Amino acid sequence: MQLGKGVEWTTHICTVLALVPEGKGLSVEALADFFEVPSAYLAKQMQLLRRAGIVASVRGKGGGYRLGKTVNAITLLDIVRAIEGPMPAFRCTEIRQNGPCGLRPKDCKRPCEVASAFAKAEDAYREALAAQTLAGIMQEAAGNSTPEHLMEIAGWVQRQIA
Amino acid sequence: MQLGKGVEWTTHICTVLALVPEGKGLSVEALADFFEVPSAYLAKQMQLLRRAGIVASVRGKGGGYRLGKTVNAITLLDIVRAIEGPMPAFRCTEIRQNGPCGLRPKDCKRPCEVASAFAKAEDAYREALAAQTLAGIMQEAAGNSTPEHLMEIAGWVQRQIA
DNA sequence: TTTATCCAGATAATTTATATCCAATTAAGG
DNA sequence: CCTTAATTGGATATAAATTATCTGGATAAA
Repeated sequence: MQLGKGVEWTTHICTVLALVPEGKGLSVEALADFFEVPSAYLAKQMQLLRRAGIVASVRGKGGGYRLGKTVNAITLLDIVRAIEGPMPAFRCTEIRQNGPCGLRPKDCKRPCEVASAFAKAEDAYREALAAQTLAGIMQEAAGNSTPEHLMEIAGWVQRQIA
Repeated sequence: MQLGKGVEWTTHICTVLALVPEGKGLSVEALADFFEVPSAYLAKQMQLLRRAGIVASVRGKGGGYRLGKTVNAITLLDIVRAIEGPMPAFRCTEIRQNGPCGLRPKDCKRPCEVASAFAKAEDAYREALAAQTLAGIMQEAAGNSTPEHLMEIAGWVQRQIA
């Protein structure tokens, strides 16, 4: 049970895109360089973010990616769902209907109790993900960082969009 | 991000093993038949449960599996950890240390804020899993079932251990 | 010694990760 | 106005890792 690398990458990348001024964008190539990740795979993840509306893109020369919503409106749940899809982690195959003592479909109106129990836990997970915004994470990170480092990043962004 | 089939299978199987009387056991073959799942793969999952102490095994003719703890002492977290391993779903590769603005290791004493945020959500997930015992799930299931079906299962178990 | 069982390692299928290629789009320069 | 360069968009191929399945050996009772 693992989340793909894209979840880590794109979360960090959103914190950088948050620094991009209105009307500008950062290319996949630049973002891949910033974190030293393979640009081809990152490009695919960025498209997933775009389809979810988390980022917006501009094609052609001078184009690139920027955030599609405010940092307050982007949660970790948004990112995970965009990258990993909406599918729940626990897959119920209704094995209660199998075998010599299997239930008949008509007796299975209520959801399987095992599946329900796992669904409850996943609800708690999703709720905890939804409670954390990009804004909150960035604030936390800024508090633990030095002014020099923050300036360093801001400077890099400025150079990219020049 | 998915849980393996073994999680579903073994959770259901634990609810059956709970009906096995002291000193007796059910074979992997019997359990595989009961739920119509491949016995070879189930055998591997059962070994993971055994290593975690959730079930106990007896080898040789007449052997088999029984629960290794009481139904109150077995939680969904125990099962998930036994089958899926203790590894967290989010994998932090410390990409904050990469690239032109990467932090130096000495400036990374505090955990990465992105990783911490995901860890918080996973804590909520684990907590929710730990809150659900096999006893609770079985009680719920029994309440939604018919006396006939419960007797049917009890009868099947009796025949297997005879 | 035979039979039923668990156990451990090899194999196959699926998913995830990565790379490659080309079309569509936009900006800038001649 | 046309060409060129830089970019996203999308499909497809390849490699690595994970999950699922099988085969054969170890163990213990009858």
